[in-house]
Order: sequence, then C-alpha cells, then structure tokens
Amino acid sequence: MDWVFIKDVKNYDGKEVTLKGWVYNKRSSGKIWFLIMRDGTGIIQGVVLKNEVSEEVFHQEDKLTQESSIIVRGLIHADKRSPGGYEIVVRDIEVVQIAKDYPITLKEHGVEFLMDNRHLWLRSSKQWAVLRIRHTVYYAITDYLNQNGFYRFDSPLLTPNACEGTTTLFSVPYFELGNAYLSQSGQLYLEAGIMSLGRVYDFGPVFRAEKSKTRKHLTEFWMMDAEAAFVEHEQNLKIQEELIRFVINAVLEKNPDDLEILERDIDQLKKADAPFRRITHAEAIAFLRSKGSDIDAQSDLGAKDEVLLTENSAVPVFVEKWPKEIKAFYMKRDRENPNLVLGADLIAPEGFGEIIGGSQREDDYDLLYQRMVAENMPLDDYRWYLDLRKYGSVPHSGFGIGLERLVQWMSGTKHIREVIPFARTIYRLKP
RNA sequence: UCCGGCGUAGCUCAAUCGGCAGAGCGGGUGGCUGUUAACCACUAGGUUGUAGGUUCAAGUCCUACCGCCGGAGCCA
Repeated sequence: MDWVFIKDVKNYDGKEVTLKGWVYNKRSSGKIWFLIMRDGTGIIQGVVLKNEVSEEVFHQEDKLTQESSIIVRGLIHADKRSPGGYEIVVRDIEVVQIAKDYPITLKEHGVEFLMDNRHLWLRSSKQWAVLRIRHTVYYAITDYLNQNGFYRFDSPLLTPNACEGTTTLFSVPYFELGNAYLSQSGQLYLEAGIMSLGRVYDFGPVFRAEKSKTRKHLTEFWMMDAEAAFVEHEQNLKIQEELIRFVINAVLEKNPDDLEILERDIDQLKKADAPFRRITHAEAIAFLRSKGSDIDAQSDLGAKDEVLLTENSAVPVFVEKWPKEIKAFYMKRDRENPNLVLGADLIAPEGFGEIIGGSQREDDYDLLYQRMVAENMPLDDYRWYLDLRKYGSVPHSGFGIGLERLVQWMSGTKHIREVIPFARTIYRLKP
C-alpha cells in the first residue's frame, strides 16, 4: 500500500493508501468517529466506522491524543462533508507514539505561552502556513536573482568591524585577535564580489544588538543583499521592483491555501503587483507636514510616517534622495544636489513598513575617503574597501531585503516573531 | 533605554465597594452513526508572580523586586 502525502490524496480517489503524520483533532459520535490528521503537507479528515474496522482499531479513539504520531491505512474518497473535499475511510491505525498532555489546544493562547512553546506552536495551522510562505519567498528571491545574472556570494558572518558603524553589534571573543563582531550586513563584501563576478548576492542571517522592541524587529534575521556593477540608481530601483513583483506572484501562485488559512486579503497583494510609486525624501517630508506632522527636514521616517505615506497606496513606495547626513557613508552623492544621496527605501503598503534599503554606492576614492574621515571611521580596517575604488572602480548599486519583513507583508502577519521559526528578540533566546 | 499595561487552575479568562477563589477549554469517566474549534452529563484540578506592609479580613489597597506584553527610538 503506497505511502502518500496528504497534499497528493486527490490523485488516489478510490484507492487504498498509507498516511503518516500526527493527530490534529478528533471528534467522536458513538459508532462513528472522525480523526483529523496532518502530515506536514496538508490536513485530512479520517472516518472510523464501528462496523467496518476491528474492535481494537475502533477503540484507538480512547487512546489517541492531540499530536500523537500515527500511521493510518484506508480508502481515499471524495466527500463534500469533509474539510478539503477528500477523506480517508480508515481501515487501520498504527500508533507510533502517544503524546501526553500536549499543551497547545485549538483554543486561544497568550503570546508568552505560545513563544515558550514555539517548538510545538510551529505545528499549528497558521504557523505552518506562514512557514510555507516563507519558503516560497526565500526561493522566489533566489530564483529571480539566479535568472538575472546574479551569483551567490557568501559574505562572512564574523567580521572585524561594523559595516555601517552606526548600529550596535554582538561581539564574540576571537582567539588572539581580540573581538570579532557578528555581521549586520554583507554589503561591503559584496562590493568586492562584483568586481569579480559582476552581480552577486548573499542571503543569510545577520545580527543587530539594538534593543529594539517592536513588532518589526528581531536581533537575528535573514537578509538578502544584492550588488551589481555598472548599475546606477535608476536601474537599481527597477531591479528591486521586478524582484518584489516576482515574489508577490510566486506567493499568489504557490500558496493560495496558506493565504486562505491566514485570512490574508489576496486582493491587496494582487493590487501591489503594479508599477511602484516613487517620491523623494523632500516630497515625503512636505507630504507629512501637510498631514499635520512636525517632522524635521533632516529626519529619518518613523513608523507612523511610513504608514501615512502608504495609507492610500496599493503599491509599495520608494522614498529616494535622502539628506546625506542621515544615511550611510557609502551612499553616492546626487550629482544634481550634493546634499543628497542616491539611496532609496522601499516601503510596503498596508502598514508593513520598510522592506528594502538600497543605494548607488560612492565609487570615487576621494569622496569616499573624505566621508570616512569625517565619520571617524577606522581607516585601517577599511583599507580593502577603499582599494575597490583604486583598482578599476565602477558605478555600482545594491540593496538589502529583510526576509522576515517581506514574509510579514506577504502573509499579513502582525508580528515579525511569527514569520521566523525561532525568533530572537531582546528578551527571548529560548527555545 | 524611555513611556504605558498585565501577572488568578495545564491554557484563556472572571471574581461588584476589601468580605466563601469561579467558568470555558484541555485531562478523566460515561453517552451519541456525518462531525466541522462537534455536542450532552458527571469528575479531578489553586502557595492568586516573589518578598514585605496596611487591615478584623487582601486576588483586590501600598512599597520593592521578578517576569512578560504593547509602543517609541534605531533599522531590514
């Protein structure tokens, strides 16, 4: 008898199969009982009839508890009364292990309890759906890049210094060399990579030791950094837009069931697959002031500002051309206005906030050097980075996507801790 | 780090003005042949976060501490 995955049972209508998985729920009614089981690929209802199975199998109902592991054999058939449209008429149930006192019920639970039991919470249907969407987003990003001439280039996670110098880094003892720091971005290394491979990306965990305490921050999160030689600001934005729209379409195509489990408004995602809006930072400030904000002209955008800027927009919004003072040292100056840099943040609609930060990079040795001196950066540690402007410097651009932010938006998840298997936040390191 | 809030059964919560600690879920026992977070009956389950204080009496009021949640800043 074939072992099949629940997602494939529709191909086995009228056939006997074996399913392997876990008890999700059960309902009994005297001489008939229903077994809801899941196997990682889907969920299906089993029907156990008293006069069609042995006494022993029928009385498994007494023993089976939520999340007990089981192997079920039976006949697949379509039935409208069954959730999912198919069910298995059970012939035999083999118990692998009986779960005792599984703590997470199908009722409501609090955040702290669920996070303490994250290792089990992952099995719940909404968490399962989010993880499947995360998988799609991850592979859609790399598919797009691989199809567009980007090579995967793995940046180091242990680094001698801050990438941007501003945020706090986690430090770890490093033999005789003092402290190493966990990377907060592989970008600078990617800039070396493009001089070899032309277009490169990395995709891995990065670390921020800031005591951020919001629904969009993690101390460990996954970032995809891409970098491309001879690509300037305009083309940089074009690549970003194509990539994000590629991801939207992948999720809509591959995860309709998951979006439904999450009660995600699919129309919102469909509407976002259209040309993105673009405004300059100065226009953003003017707009926010017209809405009653007293935001400073040299100010970064706060969470509320991001919401205001996108509240009437179905598509993501690029905010470009920022005052150089509030952006990183490596961003290239705007030829038309030396007080601005050619950077852009991409803000997702529906209040999900910034999902991409990118820029054209400064490729002029002297300008970069001056800027680094002005920021008191340890030049010795960045000699190699300056070298890139000495030996065949080219215009180039890049951007970084926060995977969890993007998954948050795609899945419509309110808090970022639910879109990564095991969230690391300021007050949580377990499980 | 700052501002605000919450800690009561395994879980989610209730407990009026300070006056006998309770319900649903989950567990256990029994019933039911098409259930959809099934339902019905019965049942076990408590150091009210910790330490002090006020009071005849504290889950409730006061102080400190601990834990957590939400938000801000910073960023992806």
